[in-house]
Amino acid sequence: MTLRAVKPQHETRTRILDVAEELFMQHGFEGTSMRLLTSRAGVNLAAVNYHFGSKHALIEALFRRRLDPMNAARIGELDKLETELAGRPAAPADLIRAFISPSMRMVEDARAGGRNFVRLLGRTYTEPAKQVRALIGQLYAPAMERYKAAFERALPNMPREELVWRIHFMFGTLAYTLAATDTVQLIAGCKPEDRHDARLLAERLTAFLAAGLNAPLSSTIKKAA
Amino acid sequence: MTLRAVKPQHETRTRILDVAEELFMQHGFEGTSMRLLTSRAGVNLAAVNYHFGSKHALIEALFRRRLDPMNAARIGELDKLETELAGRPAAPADLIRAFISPSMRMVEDARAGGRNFVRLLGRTYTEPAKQVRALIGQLYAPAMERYKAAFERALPNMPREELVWRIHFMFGTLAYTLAATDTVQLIAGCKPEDRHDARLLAERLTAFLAAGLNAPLSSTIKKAA
DNA sequence: CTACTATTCAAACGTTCGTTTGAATTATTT
DNA sequence: AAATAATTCAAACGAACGTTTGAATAGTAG
Repeated sequence: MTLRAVKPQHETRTRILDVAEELFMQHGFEGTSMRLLTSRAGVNLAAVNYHFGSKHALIEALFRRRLDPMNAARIGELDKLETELAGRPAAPADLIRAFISPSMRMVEDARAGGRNFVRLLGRTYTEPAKQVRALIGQLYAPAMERYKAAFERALPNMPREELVWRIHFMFGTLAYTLAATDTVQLIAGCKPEDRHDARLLAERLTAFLAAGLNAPLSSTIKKAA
Repeated sequence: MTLRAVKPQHETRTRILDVAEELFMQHGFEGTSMRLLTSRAGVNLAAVNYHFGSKHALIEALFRRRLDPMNAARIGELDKLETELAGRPAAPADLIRAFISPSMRMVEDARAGGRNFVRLLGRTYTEPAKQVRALIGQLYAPAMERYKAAFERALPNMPREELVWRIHFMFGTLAYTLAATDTVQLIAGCKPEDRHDARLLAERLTAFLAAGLNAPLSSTIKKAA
């Protein structure tokens, strides 16, 4: 029985998507050629255009494949939390944990190429190409709305504008942390086993972000409000 | 007197660098062609290779032009602060302010193209191309070392490893905030005048980051230490 | 003015890009 | 087994890429 014999129906699509995640993460969208991509995936050069239509459509399919379930999981975590609380307001730290846990689960799943995608996603937040950023924003919107409302209920005394900024800071830290886990080495050599312990990283992040969210308002900001 | 008559000696170099900052920020390094760049700058296609040698050398010159003085200013702010304190430990918030103030001054300086560079810099932290990341890391290293030591003195009771991570989070938030100030609109429509008030943004950031740095250690992390 | 250097210019270099094509092959259906 | 649809393949397409070239121009020094 050859490898080919057990090849599932749409393995070509899947192989392209998996390799694309890895290469786009390593070299960026424009830095990854179709020739490199298809040869790494072991498929014909024309396969991407046949199965997806174009390079940009491949990028779109790549994000949809992971982001749709990831954001559904985020909303699911929030539903679970709110059911448990039965009307009581959530603690900010619990909201943060609920939000980042799907990412962390994806990072931990070494079998699938989830880690590649999570790092790619972090990079794409600051992607220059507007089409890609717009797609991400659109795919994120439903989960974003739910969490924004939840944070507003959790922190009822914080001025709305300040809260918006703090949520923005929070997403920034999350995106950067996932995208650039290797950059931490620039600050200090740190044990690689720690770097890859997603649960410990999630705890560090949650502690940092929850404190930031709850920070006292500076006098300058109070005056501006 | 034509415009050309008052053209300084090396205006071509400067014009190329200024336009490159803007276009690289908008379209990325690979997404910006030499033909677009030189035509926008009003110089000949061959000018970049004549004055800089290659596209990559232009990128390097671009970062050196801004990063060297910016990091010198960062170290200067730290020197000033430590002189004032005369041996007493600094407050984390003051260290944060000292670190981000040169960025903010650059953002506020609308005359020069500093804002373009600051946003480009934020993007480049997560730039796939390793050569560029390595250059940034190298140019940052001296200021980074000084600030890391200062934070260690300011927070003597925090485990080193936890502190390294929190500094990492801090740089992430800073980079993302500078790179993606428009992304905050995805969370909530916010007044553009606010978005561009660098001083208010700096205060918001400082409050958020100082609280995050000082966050209590979670029980999970204490056990790991 | 002359000789020399520095810069600008239009044109072309070879390479690589994303995409298309039409035939060959494989899979599915009748 | 024949017919039809789906997929793969090698080859080529035109366009755009970064870079190079050698002549033309501008600026400077003797």
